[in-house]
Amino acid sequence: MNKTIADIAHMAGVAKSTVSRYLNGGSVSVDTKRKIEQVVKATGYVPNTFAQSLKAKRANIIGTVVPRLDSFATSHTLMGIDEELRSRHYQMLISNTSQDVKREIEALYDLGRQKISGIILLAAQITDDHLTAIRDIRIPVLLVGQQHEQIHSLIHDDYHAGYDIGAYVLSQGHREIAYVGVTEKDVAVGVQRKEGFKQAVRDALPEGSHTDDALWAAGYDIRYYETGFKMSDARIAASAILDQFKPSLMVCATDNIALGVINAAYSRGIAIPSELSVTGFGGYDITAVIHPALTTVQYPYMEAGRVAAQNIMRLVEHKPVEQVTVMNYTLIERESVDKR
Amino acid sequence: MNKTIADIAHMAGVAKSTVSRYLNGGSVSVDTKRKIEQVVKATGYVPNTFAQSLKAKRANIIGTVVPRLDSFATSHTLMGIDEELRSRHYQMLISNTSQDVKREIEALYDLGRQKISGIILLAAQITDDHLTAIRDIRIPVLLVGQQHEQIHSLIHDDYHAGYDIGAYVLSQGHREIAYVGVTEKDVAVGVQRKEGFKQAVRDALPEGSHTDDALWAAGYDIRYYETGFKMSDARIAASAILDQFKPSLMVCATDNIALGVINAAYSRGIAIPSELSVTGFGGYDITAVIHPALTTVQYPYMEAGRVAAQNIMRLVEHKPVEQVTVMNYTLIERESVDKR
DNA sequence: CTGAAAGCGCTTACAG
DNA sequence: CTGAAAGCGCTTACAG
Repeated sequence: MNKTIADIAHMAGVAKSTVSRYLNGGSVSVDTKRKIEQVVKATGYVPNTFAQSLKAKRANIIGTVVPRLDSFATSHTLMGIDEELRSRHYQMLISNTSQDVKREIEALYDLGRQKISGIILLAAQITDDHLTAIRDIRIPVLLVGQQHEQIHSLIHDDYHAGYDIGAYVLSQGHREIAYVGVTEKDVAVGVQRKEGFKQAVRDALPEGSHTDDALWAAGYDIRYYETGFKMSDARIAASAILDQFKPSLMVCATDNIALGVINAAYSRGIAIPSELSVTGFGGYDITAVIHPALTTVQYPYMEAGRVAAQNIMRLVEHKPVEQVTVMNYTLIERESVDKR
Repeated sequence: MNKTIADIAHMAGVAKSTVSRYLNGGSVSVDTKRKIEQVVKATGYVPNTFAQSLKAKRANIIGTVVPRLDSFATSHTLMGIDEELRSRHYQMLISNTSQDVKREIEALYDLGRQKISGIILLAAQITDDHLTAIRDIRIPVLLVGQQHEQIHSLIHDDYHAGYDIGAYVLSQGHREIAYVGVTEKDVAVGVQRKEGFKQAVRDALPEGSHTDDALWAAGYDIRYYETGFKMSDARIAASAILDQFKPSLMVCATDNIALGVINAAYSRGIAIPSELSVTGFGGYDITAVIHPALTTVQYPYMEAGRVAAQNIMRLVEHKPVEQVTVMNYTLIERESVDKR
């Protein structure tokens, strides 16, 4: 049913190679150009992409491997990638792994055999299996959201964001603080944000007084907890924390966790921010609309996606790319933190 | 660098066709099977998908065209589609159009030339251009979220959901109601939900008393408004409404609109639900976590995605599919509606 | 069970 | 500028 280049050539009375040249902007006389143009328009001919890719050995496609689709961070990063890729006539292929590490590895191999040009990987952690897969498939890979010495990476500045949040809440007079974090397996979210925060605490004290005892003597009571990424997990965790500790503020490692904490507080009749202040990380849309609006760190996910796309394109074209690109962030002071 | 089937054949001392047969489960003697198996394993050979697809004329890919990525409805529908497709060894290709109708048409043609097996289209409205494109590309298309006589469709039961919301809020004693809807160009969200609601109002009155005057005489004051899909638009619209009308309840055509309304109410110091009740449509995760939790209609987006995938597969296989599949919904009574 | 050959629809040197 | 031919890496009748 569908016309092939041979049909077009025949109908226009020229050779296939001439049609191909016309299609790809090679030199063709005005006359033949016109003839072919007519036939192409009349038949609505479009080249078969498989045949094209079979010749090219590589398709104009960038694959993305994402742990989930229903996340503000992921969807906005994808939108940025898509936008940038589209402007370069590349396509974005999304492979969702539902937070299953095995499927991440599979996805890598899967994309590998599809001869795509490059891969953008949004992963929470990099295992040896990831490294092996990346080596095996011989396709440029850019890691987004995490940093790894062996892979080109693009990250948000989690450490300094954590530091700024810490410095800010301390400046507001908070001394009894629960830090609600996540697993340290996720270095960006679980380690960097927390370490930045800790450093801010240290810097708030005179040198040499960083021991637990010294902190305590200075009136600080800062405790660290761990929960999952889901709001429901955070709600339960927050409730458990509040059973044993009455902090004036909870620093949450993600906006989702903050949302869970706020919900737990409401359920217990704890007013925010007057009785309990809360902060997040992320800058999800919803955090601006809830009441009270959440004080948080806003990451430029969409912009990160654009830059990621630019970087992977450079990698594909064998142009130099910085080993690690660091994005900016913005501390957004809203209503969820009270002065003490 | 990458091995081809010819390499494998050569290394195993057999013909290409035999290797192909081995790969595709054709009849091969145990002996040759073992030989080929060894070589394949040793070389890590994987067939070139382009060459395969070039022969097959069609790839095991289902394309999806979505208006946006950062929406609960879209992402959950996609997750359902992906899950189902994966179990059938099909791949999902996502084309995001950023709510640009022109790009929807382009995406259709784009997917058409990629020889994918089928397309799942999430569109707010179907224009003649859509119809033309769908006819031109000669690939099965399933419409999700909207209904169209000329296209196989899968919809949520917006009309009855609207009816149930209407019946429910009336049963709670509300008589002064602002219905905050969206453009009627979006038939599912803009028309069906509203019409269902209107019918519930009619059914609450004795027959024959459906005129505006009769409504008024019976103590009802129901006004209809229109806004956009974004929370920020809804917030502004809600504020404007509240300037001129003090309803006891606002029925919002989507959860996002409800979120905007709630935000506007807070800004004006209006307590929810005691001073103003609110309802939504959708059942987004966040509506359960905010305070007060939102009374809304929950649509099974993920399940809808799964069914959509099943239907498009049947279409691809030329099996019969109902012209329109209707999904269920659940009215979730939470805290945002007060009794009057 | 196995192999040689043709063909899927393109593109790309190579001649002319 | 234009065409004939080879080749990209598979699969699939067709013989044997």
